[in-house]
Amino acid sequence: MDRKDLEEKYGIDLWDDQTRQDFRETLLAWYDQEKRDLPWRQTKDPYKIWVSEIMLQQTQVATVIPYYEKFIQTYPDIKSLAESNEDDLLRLWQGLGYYSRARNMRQAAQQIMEDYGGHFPKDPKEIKKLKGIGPYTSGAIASMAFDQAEPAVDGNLMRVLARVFEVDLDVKKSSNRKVFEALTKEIIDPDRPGDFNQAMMDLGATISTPKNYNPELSPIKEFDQSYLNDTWRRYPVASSNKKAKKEVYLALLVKDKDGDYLVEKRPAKGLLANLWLFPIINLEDLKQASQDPESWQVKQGALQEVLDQDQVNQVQAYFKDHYHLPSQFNQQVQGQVSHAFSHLNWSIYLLEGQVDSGQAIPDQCEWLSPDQREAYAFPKVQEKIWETYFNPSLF
DNA sequence: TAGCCGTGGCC
DNA sequence: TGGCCAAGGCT
Repeated sequence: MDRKDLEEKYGIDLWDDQTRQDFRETLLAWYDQEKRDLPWRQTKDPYKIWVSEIMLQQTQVATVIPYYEKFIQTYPDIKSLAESNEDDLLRLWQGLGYYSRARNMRQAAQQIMEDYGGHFPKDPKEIKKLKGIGPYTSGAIASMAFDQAEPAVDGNLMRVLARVFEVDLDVKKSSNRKVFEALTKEIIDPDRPGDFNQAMMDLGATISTPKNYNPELSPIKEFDQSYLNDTWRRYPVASSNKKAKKEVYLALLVKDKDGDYLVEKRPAKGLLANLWLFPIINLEDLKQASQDPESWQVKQGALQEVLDQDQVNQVQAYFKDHYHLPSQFNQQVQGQVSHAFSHLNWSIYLLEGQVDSGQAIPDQCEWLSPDQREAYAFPKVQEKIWETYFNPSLF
């Protein structure tokens, strides 16, 4: 995609050389005055910039900072990350979300050790080959760590550009990103590409925000076509999100005679991969196996607080099937937990059960002593279940 | 391509 | 409360 495409196919009015120069100067002067003081802005170490960029994916700056500091202390360089233990790494990442980011980073660090002699690659095409690094992160590292004039197009940058150039493309549609990349290439400052990208992002994060945007406050308003034409309320064009699917689960809090609880390491792929969770049953699975699916009907958004003996028998049969342990579950439901993922809404009912000690358990399971919780990487939903279980008032 | 993949904050 | 949003990438 070139200038001609941008102008003819997408109706974007590009700037002449002088305007482009003026824009760079205005934007970077603002950035030099107002840029946020962030830990990863103290360095040009590609490793540290990489760590920060991965953590910042779909995650707010304030959330990232403490995780970043701890990460750099624990894994100060590529080699230490490549040699890390995945369970340790996930424990450090616990609570940050999108856990595949951590596992991909570890794999990428090993790639760098093997394929690049432990030196972070400089070529954007090589950078993008690393696991977990896409077009945005590749451009961010190339421009910030290696001063290459590469676009780093994230949500901020698309929003800013959509407003400045009145771009009528859906910024939620990933295929449109290439248009914003081409546009960025046209205006990026070749002398300060990393600062240019970060200035655009800072502008999007602090002034050209999704909500409560006031173009009067923008340092680049005189370059902003939608401000000059008073069309800024139309931009950016963004399609709406899909609704999260509702799912209902039973969480099984299975205690042995020593007071330990059964926890299970989740599969290596999919939701919360390789993290630890109490055994959970999707209510749909239980319904399908049941002679009386109606008994599991969730009425007015809630399961009954006391199960009948037949339902308990079904749970025990399911548990025997999947975990090969004879068990005794209580009829009383111990509490209810709601947890929202980006694409799922879970409603979880807590059911307590007992098994005899000393029996063999499946490979991916362990007995968890309540005082050893810090030894495992747990997702938030597990913490919520735990808290609710020990605080019955929350039901 | 579109669905999957977490969590917290905001209104 | 529910929907949107936050320095995206993988499949």
